[in-house]
Amino acid sequence: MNTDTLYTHICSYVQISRDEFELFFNLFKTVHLKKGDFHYIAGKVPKYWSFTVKGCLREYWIDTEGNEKIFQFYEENAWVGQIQSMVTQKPTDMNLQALEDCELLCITGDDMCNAVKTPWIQNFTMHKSFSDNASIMENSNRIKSASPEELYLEILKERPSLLLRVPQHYIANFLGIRKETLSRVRRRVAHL
Amino acid sequence: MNTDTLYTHICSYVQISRDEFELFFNLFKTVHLKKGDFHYIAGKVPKYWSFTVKGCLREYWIDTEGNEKIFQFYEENAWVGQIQSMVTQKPTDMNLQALEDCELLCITGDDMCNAVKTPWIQNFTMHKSFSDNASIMENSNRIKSASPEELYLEILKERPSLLLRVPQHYIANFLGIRKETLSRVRRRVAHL
DNA sequence: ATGATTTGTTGATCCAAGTCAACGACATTC
DNA sequence: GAATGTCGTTGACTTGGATCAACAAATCAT
Repeated sequence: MNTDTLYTHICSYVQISRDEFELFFNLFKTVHLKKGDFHYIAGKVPKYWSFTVKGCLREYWIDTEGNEKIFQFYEENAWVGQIQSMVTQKPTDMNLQALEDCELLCITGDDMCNAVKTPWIQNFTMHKSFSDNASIMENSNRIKSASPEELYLEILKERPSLLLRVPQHYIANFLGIRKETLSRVRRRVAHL
Repeated sequence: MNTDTLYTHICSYVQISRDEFELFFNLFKTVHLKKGDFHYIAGKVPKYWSFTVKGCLREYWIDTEGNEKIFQFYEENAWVGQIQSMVTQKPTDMNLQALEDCELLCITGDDMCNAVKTPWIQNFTMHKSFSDNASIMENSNRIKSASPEELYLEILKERPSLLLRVPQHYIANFLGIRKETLSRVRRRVAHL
């Protein structure tokens, strides 16, 4: 596995030397998931905080009526994990499932809790958390205000790769619309 | 102003002594807002990160069609501010407006950036950011899945005080429904 | 290959919420 | 206290997306 990707990724948040990075990197282990496997499930505290090296995953929860609701998709170079749950030791209500065979770099909750004592790691974590925050907010806003067609055009523009690798009914679920509706929206959009 | 509230609030995230707190507290200044005043507006970088001592505020953005969309209400003991915007110096797209006369404790972006060099403050900020994250996620999930009636019952249960101090059409806006719909939902719920 | 399962499309119908409009109850201002 | 503005309610009508159902196409398992 090429460590450059993760190093570059972290450097986009904080300036660190290769040596500092290596110390942190040594805490990670590689985990392989088969398509359909779960990395964590609702009702438990996730073991790891993980960086997606290869593959695609969906994170979803089950609503009060028992329906799956997809919260997010993750592709290469995305971090996955329920930090809040790991820190507080309260079970998460999210499930993370591989949509393809995946390769993840994983660090345990305990190791991470120790690692954040290192100033640059705490700094990285904090800044990453700020930016996650901002993007969840944006996403939440978008979904609140947009029509199905706007949502589809948005995802088509922002995350075109998703549409190529994720089954359409999952996309529809993520956008909060029915698969039939997405199908019709796609037809309409294609005819423009 | 009684400093106990803020001290207690911070202690719910990190254990610190009164003296450590006082050092941090000295960086804050009190700001009074009149009903209708803006604390920050879209297109600029907010000056402050602020703790609500007294009053109620709404945070909203303007969507592509020019409609106000309320993202959140803040009451006593809530933190308000666009940290990500202050850290990156990119303008926010949120507006924060006082719905009543308000009293806020404010710290400037610069002072905050310095303050996070203090370990406990960085730690506090990080943990707070984690928990914000979790609650934004939860809120986003709820709105994505619930019917108007469920949304209303939820807010009635979780934040009853809001319904007493915030005009109903703002509540409707926040829930992503029309004021007429909220009015009908309320009547229906009341008749049960 | 063959049958089973998953995935995506299309049509018909229904309904919850949006839209438009009118009105009454208050508050605020001059 | 008349005038103006804000706020909430109600009614009539419209509509976008959900729902139900059938089917076609692609994928998977054995």
